[in-house]
Amino acid sequence: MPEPEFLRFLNPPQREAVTHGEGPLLVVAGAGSGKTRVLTYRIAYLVGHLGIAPPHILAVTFTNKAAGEMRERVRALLGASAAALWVGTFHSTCTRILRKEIHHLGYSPGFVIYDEKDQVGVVREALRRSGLDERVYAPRAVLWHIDRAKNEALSPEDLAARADGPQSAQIAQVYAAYQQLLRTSSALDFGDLIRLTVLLFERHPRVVQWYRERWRHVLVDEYQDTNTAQYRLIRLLVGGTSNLCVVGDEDQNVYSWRGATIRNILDFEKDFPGARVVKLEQNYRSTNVILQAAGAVVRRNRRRRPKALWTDRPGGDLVVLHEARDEFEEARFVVEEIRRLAAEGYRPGDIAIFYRTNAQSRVVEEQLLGANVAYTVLGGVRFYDRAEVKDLLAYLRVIHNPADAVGLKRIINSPPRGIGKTTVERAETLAREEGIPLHEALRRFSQDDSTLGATRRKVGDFLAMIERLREKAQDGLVSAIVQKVIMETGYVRHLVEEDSPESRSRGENIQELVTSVFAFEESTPDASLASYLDQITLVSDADGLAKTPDHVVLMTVHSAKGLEFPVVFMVGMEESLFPHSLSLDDPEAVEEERRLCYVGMTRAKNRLYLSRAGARRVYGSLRFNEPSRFFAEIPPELLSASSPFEAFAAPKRVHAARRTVIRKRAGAAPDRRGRTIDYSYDQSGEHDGNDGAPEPLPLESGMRVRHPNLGFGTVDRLDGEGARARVVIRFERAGVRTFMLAYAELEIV
DNA sequence: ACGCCCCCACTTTTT
DNA sequence: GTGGGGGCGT
Repeated sequence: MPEPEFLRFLNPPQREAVTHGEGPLLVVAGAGSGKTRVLTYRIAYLVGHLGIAPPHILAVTFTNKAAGEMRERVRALLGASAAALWVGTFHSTCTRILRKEIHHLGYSPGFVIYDEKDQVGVVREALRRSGLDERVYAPRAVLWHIDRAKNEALSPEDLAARADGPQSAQIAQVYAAYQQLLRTSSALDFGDLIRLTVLLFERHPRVVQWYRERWRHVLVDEYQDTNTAQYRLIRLLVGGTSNLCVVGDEDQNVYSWRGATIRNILDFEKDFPGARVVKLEQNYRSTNVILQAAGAVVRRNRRRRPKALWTDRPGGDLVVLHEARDEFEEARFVVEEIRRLAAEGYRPGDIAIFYRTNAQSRVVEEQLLGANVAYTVLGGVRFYDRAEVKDLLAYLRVIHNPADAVGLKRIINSPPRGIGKTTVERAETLAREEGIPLHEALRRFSQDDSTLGATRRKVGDFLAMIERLREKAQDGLVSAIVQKVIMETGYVRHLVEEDSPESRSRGENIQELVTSVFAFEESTPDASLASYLDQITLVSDADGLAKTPDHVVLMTVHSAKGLEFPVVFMVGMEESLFPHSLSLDDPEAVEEERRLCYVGMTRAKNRLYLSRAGARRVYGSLRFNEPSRFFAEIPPELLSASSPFEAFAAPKRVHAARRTVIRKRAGAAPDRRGRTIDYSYDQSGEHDGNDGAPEPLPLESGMRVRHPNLGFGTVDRLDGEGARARVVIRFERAGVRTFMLAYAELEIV
């Protein structure tokens, strides 16, 4: 067969990867080196040249966006036959497998998928059942341990066997109780989707055999982000043939907190003997300046293979460094630059603004709004996280799977129908004692004479309503079911009766949900309640973002991975923000921050701006962060400073600062959320509202103090005298100094 | 059972 | 600066 025409568009290493035949293949793909092109062309090559039928190919990605893009690009190469190809995320792929096979593990195929918030609720209940105090075992911390175990495909028993003390044994026990709860609820969490698929394949050789025969070639994108469970899954899937092609770049591993381990990519040749390794080092995206700057940063890391990324785009504009007084001026600078760029011919859609944490988007948004620049924010507060949306979705979940205890608890009294905490608690106790799902316990209440008449009736009515909806859902469209739910539950009626600005906005969100259901039905041929529920839990808001050429895009650096923009702004380049304060103590974590910085920088094609604010408000108190260490790692000749570097290195003057106590005061104006608070200054911390002059602050420079958020620090100086003095506190962590104005209550130690 | 209010923890990143 | 959970009073 003649070589396909499209190979002409590839450079030699790309071509080598694309035309590799059987056996393991690792493609080390530097940023912007055309890895998606290699993956898609390779699929086209397998199909068109090696005669592999599309159903025999599995391509796995991490995000739905990446999956969608790959499917699109393969379709462009192969046409209609591409439809038979299975391209999906790890989680969606496992969901589809489990929907078919999970009965082998004794679960119901109608399982629901719990998100992180649902998980916290389950951990709470598991703690209660284990007789542990939430205040000692923080639910989120326990969940972190459970998730970590799941990322390594460890069962509760495995974790118990590894326990090295009473506390870890307790956690293993909570994990067991947690798992029990999930099972009675017919629910799986994200970690289970992978872990149980691994378990299924390990325990049922005939099942895994079926999938091995089905998928004779497996391709994995972003291999550096795989965790141990995913690694084991891949091994099981490819079996002895090892027709496996993985693409990745250890410099872009930014998900180790989710269990991703660089080990998988670094040890690929050991894991899959005889593997061919191809390095893609030519970057087609960025100017040489940007590439050099980003490379200089990531080069500081120890755990990586040396790389020589190069581009034939010489020179380029210098990386712009901007030091602003505070976050407002920083945002204003960005907006002004965007305007200037417009004059140069850049469109808003060419421009992206990255930040480390979602909370940072707000200031930028305000400035963009003020300047009338259209923008889109990716991620952040998710639509599906809104209370009213979650309520309606919980109805759908319970209709689909009545055993779903988390969903049931959520909706049982929403809108209020007179079923209170006591009743739910009693039902939970009964459920635990009898080992039955919560809805079974409730059913007994509704039938049991020992239950109070009124409660019996209310619970009975509620269950009957769910049952009615369930019947209607059997053969209805999802949109019809949603509308039935809205009608039958009186959810919207309740909001209308409330008639507050808040309830109106909730009504709008519900309307939006209904609209999104219609959109889902239009775009999905086999739309069903189950597939809709899977979709919304497995798809993030960012995935659904339509391309909007006239909008500037705002997102975290994490969600920027895999994207590219002609112009990139990275804001908040400050110590303890980027690298983040939670990473400072751990050198490995700092290396991850550095990789994240590298990922952000290499998204830029033509222009890159890095900025920081000398002062910034964090949780309501003012902080002065030093410039990010990543600044200093960029060779100066690649930089153009748009403001004097020293100007804001340390606070010269600070504005207001006293010991602050927040108290409610009658008659104060309500805030946006309807709360009446009044900021009153009082150094005693006891009481305000008196008319006498406040006493002088009992502070001197050099004194050790404790701040509720930042921990121990030292009084750097006091500006001014008496109670009007401004107090600057210096905090130090892992060699990083943070200054802040003492706004919160300080304790002298 | 309900609603108001206080207090706390949260915010690093997401399938 | 914000959302949620728990406590308290009705």
